[in-house]
Amino acid sequence: MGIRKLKNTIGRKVKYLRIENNLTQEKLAEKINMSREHISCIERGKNLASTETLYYLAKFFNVDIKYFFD
Amino acid sequence: MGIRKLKNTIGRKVKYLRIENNLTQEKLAEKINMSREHISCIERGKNLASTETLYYLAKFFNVDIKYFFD
DNA sequence: TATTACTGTAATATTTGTATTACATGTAAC
DNA sequence: GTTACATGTAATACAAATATTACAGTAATA
Repeated sequence: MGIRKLKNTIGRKVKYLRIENNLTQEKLAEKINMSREHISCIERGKNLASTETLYYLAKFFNVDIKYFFD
Repeated sequence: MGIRKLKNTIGRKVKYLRIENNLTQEKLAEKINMSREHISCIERGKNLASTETLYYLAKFFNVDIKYFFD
C-alpha cells in the first residue's frame, strides 16, 4: 500500500469511528486536543495523521492501532 | 503513555528488530529508504518515527504495527 | 599503531503535520 | 427563505519529521 492509499484508509477509519460514536469533527477535535480543520483533512485523505495523533485516536476510541492500517 | 515514553518504546523496538535481523543502521536505512542518522535518532528516542515510517518498518520486519506501541 | 566498521551528534535545509483564521458550502428545521 | 449546525477549504504560520553533510567516538582487528 502506498502513502496515498494509507491516507485514505486511515481517513475512512477515523470518520467511521467518529460517526459511530456520534461525534462531530469539532467535538472529536476537543476530545483529543486538535483542530477540526485537521481532522477534516485526515478524514478526506488530504493529510496523514501522525504517529502521535493515531496513538491518541486509538486510545480515545479504545481500538487497536492496527485498526487504522487494515 | 506520554510522547516521551512513546518515543523510547518505539526506539527500543526498532533497535531490537534491527539487531535481531543482523542489520546495521546503514543497511536498514537503505532498505526502507531513509537516512542512517534519522534511524539513530529514532532508536535513541530523540525523534518519533512518523506513521509512514512505522508502516514501512512493520512491513519490512513483518511485524504488526501494534508491536511498536506495546 | 593504524585502519576499518558502526554509531553518535550537531548544523542546516526541506517537507509535512498541525493550528489559526476566515469564508464558503451543504443540510435540515423552522 | 432564513437560521443554525456541520463540514469543506484556502492562506498563513509554526513545529516536528527527515535528509544531507560533516565530524567525533568507540570497538575490533590486522
